[in-house]
Amino acid sequence: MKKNVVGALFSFGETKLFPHKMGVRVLQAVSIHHSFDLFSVNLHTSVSHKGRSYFPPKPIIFDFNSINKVEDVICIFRDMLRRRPLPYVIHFNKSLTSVVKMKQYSIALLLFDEMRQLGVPAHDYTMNIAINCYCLLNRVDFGFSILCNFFKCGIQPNVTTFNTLIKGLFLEDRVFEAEKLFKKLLRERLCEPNEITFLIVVNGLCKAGHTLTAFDLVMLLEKGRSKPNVRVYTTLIDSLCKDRMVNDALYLLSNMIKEGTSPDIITYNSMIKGLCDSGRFGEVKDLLKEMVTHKISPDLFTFNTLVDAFCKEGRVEDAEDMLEIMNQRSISPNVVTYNALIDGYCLRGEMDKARKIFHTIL
DNA sequence: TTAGGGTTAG
Repeated sequence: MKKNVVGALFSFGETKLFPHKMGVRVLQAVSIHHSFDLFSVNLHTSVSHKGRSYFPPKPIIFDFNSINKVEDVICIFRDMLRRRPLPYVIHFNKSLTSVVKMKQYSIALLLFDEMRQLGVPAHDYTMNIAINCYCLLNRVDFGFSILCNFFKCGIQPNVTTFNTLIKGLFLEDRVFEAEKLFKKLLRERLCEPNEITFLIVVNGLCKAGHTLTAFDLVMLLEKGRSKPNVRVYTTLIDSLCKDRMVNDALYLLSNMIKEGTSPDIITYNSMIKGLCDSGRFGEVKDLLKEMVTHKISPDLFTFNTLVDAFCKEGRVEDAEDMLEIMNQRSISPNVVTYNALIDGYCLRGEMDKARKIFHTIL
């Protein structure tokens, strides 16, 4: 891919690159008191490389998954930035990912900014994380600005970069632009799309109400080299069901099996929901039997769907039976189960029973 | 497992 071509392609004018700086002063308030014992550091031994003594970065063995406070990650991150030589970029990426998992996207972007200012070399994974943060903040245009930075740094964007940007466009309801970028990706071979690309596009189209366009795409994929996976089929089946095209969803379910893709619990849950919403309880029963033959057990989602459907039909006794089966299978009801039951009793005017369930939750 | 992914109520 040529830099000038893509530069022209993704030019979004004079966009400010770091809008997250504005109004965010959280980091400055965070205490930087943090001890080194958080790290498990190996001995810092010198090695010889091309006749010169070289001190490799101290390996940091740190489990960011065990940290649940963003302030702690920030402290570790800043400590890493102070180290010389700098730790490997993988550790910075891991810390940024942990901040993203805490949904602190603006903070992740501020840390990304600090990395750049302190001279941590640019890295494709890091920039993809930053693009994703902008997308999740509904600022995909700033994500495209980062894309321009890829080229400035001489780094090639990869399929994740484009997947993230396409998802970002869909998140902002910019369906036409998302489709355009996807098509450009294919036409100009900017990168090889993968199964996540197809899922993002199918999901984006479905959520935007373009289920039939997504259907056509899946049919096209079936004929090509990249077969749709179970998630793609499930997304489409779910959307067809929500659009009341239950027969088409059933067709797709049988088609995916014919094509060699096995449905999973989420596929069945989506289909069961669709049948329930259409009052086709007989077929729900058939599907539950089919699940048994495929060795797939109903889960909390399945039972919640059934409980809700029975309650809406005024069949609260059947819903209570579901709770009994759940109990036998050691599946604990959750707030969704109880809400559906309370709703069911309220619909029948049985307020005492509804109140009784409400008090069992408290 | 260093980045991007599909389901239940209201």
